[in-house]
Amino acid sequence: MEFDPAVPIWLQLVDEFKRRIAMGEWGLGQRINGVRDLAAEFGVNPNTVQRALAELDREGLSHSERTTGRYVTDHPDQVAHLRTKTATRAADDYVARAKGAGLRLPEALDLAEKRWTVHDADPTAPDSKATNHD
Amino acid sequence: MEFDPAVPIWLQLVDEFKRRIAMGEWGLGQRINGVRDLAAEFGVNPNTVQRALAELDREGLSHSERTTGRYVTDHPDQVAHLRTKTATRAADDYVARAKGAGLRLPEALDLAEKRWTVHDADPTAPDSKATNHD
Amino acid sequence: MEFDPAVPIWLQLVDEFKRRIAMGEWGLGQRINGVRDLAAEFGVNPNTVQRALAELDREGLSHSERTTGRYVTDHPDQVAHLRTKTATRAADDYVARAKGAGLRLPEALDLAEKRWTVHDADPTAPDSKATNHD
Amino acid sequence: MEFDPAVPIWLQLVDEFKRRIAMGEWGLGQRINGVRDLAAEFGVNPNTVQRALAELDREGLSHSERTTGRYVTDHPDQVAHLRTKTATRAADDYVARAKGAGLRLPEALDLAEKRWTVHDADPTAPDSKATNHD
DNA sequence: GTGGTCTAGACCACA
DNA sequence: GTGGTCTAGACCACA
Repeated sequence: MEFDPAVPIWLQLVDEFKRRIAMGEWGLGQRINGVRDLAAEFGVNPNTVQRALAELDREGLSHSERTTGRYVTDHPDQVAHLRTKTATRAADDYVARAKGAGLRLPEALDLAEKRWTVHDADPTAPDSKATNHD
Repeated sequence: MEFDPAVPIWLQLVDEFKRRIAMGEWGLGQRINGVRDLAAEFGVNPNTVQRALAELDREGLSHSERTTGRYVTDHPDQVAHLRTKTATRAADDYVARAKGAGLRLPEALDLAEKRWTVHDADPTAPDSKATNHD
Repeated sequence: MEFDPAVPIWLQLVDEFKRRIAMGEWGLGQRINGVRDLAAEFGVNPNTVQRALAELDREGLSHSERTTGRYVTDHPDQVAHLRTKTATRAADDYVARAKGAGLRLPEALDLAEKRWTVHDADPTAPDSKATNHD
Repeated sequence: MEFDPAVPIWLQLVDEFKRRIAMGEWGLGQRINGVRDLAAEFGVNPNTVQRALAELDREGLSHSERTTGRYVTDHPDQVAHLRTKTATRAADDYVARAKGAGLRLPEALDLAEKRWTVHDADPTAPDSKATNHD
């Protein structure tokens, strides 16, 4: 995974971890790899991972059993809530930015559909967060 | 205008200025208010405005005439390009995040439409950048 | 019994055992259930129970007879002392925190009385250790 | 200020900062000393102070203006809420512990009153957090 | 100057 | 082994 140098790594980790939970890659109640393992996986300092996981805990998406490890929440509602919240925020951002670019609703929906298929074809390319100018 | 404390102010100004150009609030070839005026309008340091305007210049959306002031570009293509670029990026972001939340295309389009009408009703509320937690 | 994940379990067990002795649930000279039984009752590791009981021994509130088991002290003074010490400490903590919140004595007493009746009605709810944020 | 080795320093800092806000030592809207200054004052690492202040921010009791410094909230309601919350929690803790020691309401109130005056005479002595045993 | 991030590394209690 | 804390110190953008 590549990090956007303009955004704190721990925040990007939070997003990535949430994505994994939302997608079920980290299942309900499942054990999360140790801080040191995750740090190795992402090539960052364990402290940075720790900070991201603390945020997950704080939002109720995980909890740590001090000696056995950390676990994804086993409340399906929490995960459902995460999905809705994430999607709604993304939609709100899109709406605001599309309107700011002068789009009307039909145009905005057409564009989203078009980019969806582009993303299907090549999911890696267009992560606009990384390139801020041009 | 409210600024998100987590994002550099000058960047938020760039976005706002681009929005004004895209929306035609700042028309083609029109003179842009002086740095001090804009600084007063936004309640920020003139240096910060200066930096944002320099970025605008750099992207060819404005140019500064040393004696008479700074003007919006008079090339309609520039503005058209700005709109497309902005909208496409917004759409790409939305697609990535919606997929990350487990949405399928029809759900993503439905949600965008729903939030569009919500935003029509109350354009101030849901700027997701501002409220980072919960 | 619920454990506060932020506090070592053995310490919470010590508090619980002391409470039982202070309340007379574990009577003077009475035999205490074996480590394995208690571990099962609380759903924790026997080592953890062992550590808590050792602390009880150390404070003279219990003593272990190698062959027959562990017994609550049969000195009424020990238990009386435990009660006083516990209550005084609790009061001192309350005083310090109430003053830190800007309360005066009458307000502090009123509040304690009010919360006492609330706790009478629902003894489970407000264990402030458990809910650390907000 | 002395730190209890059994409790994370950053948490004790949070409590101390909240106390200062609740007592008005740090007034509404007032600037808070820089992270480095506070670190020197408490003899801890700036990172530790930073962590405590981030928690204050998160609870809406302060906010940081990235370049000019950090300020106490200027909403009196926030501070009032802090006071109530702190006091109620303290009372709930006291009630639970007093009951656990076998006290009845009148005894609990008498004791609190007695310790209040003791604390008035010597506010430094009886911080029970520091001495966990005996 | 300010707040904020990140790392390397030591250290701790707990189980 | 686990999560968690703390430090020293470097570094960054912003204003």
